[in-house]
Amino acid sequence: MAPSPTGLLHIGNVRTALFNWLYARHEGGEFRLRIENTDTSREVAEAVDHIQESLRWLGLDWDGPHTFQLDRMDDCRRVADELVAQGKAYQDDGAIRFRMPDEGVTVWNDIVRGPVEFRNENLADLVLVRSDGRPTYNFASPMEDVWDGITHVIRGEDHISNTPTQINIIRAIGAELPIYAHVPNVAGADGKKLSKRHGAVTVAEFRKDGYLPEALMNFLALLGWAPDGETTIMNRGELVTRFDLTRVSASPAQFDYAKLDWMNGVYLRELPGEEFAHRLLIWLGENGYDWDAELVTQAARLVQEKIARLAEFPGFAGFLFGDVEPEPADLDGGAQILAAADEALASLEPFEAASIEAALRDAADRLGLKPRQAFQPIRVAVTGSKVSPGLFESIEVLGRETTLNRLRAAAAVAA
RNA sequence: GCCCCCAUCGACUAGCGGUCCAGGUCGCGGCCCUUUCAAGGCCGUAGCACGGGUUCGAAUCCCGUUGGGGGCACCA
Repeated sequence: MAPSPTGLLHIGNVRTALFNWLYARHEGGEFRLRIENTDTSREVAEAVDHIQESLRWLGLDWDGPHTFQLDRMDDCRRVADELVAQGKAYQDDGAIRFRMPDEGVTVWNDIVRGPVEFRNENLADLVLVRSDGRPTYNFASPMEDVWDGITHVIRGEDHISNTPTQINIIRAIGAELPIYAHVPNVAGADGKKLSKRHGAVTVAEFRKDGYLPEALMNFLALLGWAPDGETTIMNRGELVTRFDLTRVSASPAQFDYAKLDWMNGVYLRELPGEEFAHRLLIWLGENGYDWDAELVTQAARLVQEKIARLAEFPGFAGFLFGDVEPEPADLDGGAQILAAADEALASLEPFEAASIEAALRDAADRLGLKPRQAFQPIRVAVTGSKVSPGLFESIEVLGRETTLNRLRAAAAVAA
């Protein structure tokens, strides 16, 4: 993986990185991280740390230390000088340009696209070294591939037109060519390049939105690849064992946020209860919520089946952690049932979901109310919302005192 | 403008010449379940871009058209 340190890690780059990682892990090879920082003017100070932090969170571990392209500046210059000496490159306004062949074709057998061919007459003489002495990306990149013994270059299709140029450089220095695989781009719902206006695009944003890295990996793996026509849910291990680069599609895929949400929900629900609570705690901590861990753990089990992203937790369970302000209109004139509920729960023992349910159903019966009519005002009174986790479990966790207070406060407004 | 790539339901895809009047998943619609919302179960909706070939036979192979995307920097 060879990101340039210009900002946060983009999800499209993550998809390409994932294919590299899956291929390397499947084949027992190495996955390398190279920071392509030859354009110092665009470099952002924090970017390298952000990129590594994001990769770690995603579980995309790389082999060996990460390298910086700029560290090979001197080596690149030396090669450029040799090429000039050999007549394969020439001085031009203080820069050094590579002399591309102007007849014939440059062809390579791309793993995902098959043979790709460019006429050499269409290849421009590439600037190898800028007039300020820094090598350019299209020179440094193939050189590093050679020096690092890169066997497979798996990158986005936006690099297709760079490939013939890079191949000619590698040939000129007499080194062996790597195998190339150009994977399709990831687009937004409009078919255009995935960007901010489509939704979350950086790893940091997906993390903040409460997606699980394993769900994100599963979803991304399916953008341009499928093991068969049936399987959609695959954990990391399954992805590694089943991944096959030759099955990667050549056509671009659109990023479907709705499907990601569904898949994240699947992963959330599959988590063991304690693990789900643990993930919630971590997410809450990362996002500035200082909520009681014990209460979060109790609340977790009430919402696990109901949310698709961790970020939905505060909206669903917030009533357990702070005061509520029910809309009087939502109480739906339920003064009677609220009073009845108050009475039914005031000295109920034990104060548990099952007994609470029995008591409230009994109260509803006596008022001749259908469950739906009776429980909705109580729900609004107690949780402050028309949508909530299971009412009886919620009341149990909330506790008698708070429940009764909210019931009374609401009864006063409803009347 | 030039170069390159791509083309199956709205989306992600399976399909690699007959087993496809095209299968799975998301979404969407309906029904069931139900204390709300979800989840779950069942049913349904919807597609091989178009035109020529090749072949006994094409979603699958070839050519063209159209459409979409990417690239044309002393950016990466």
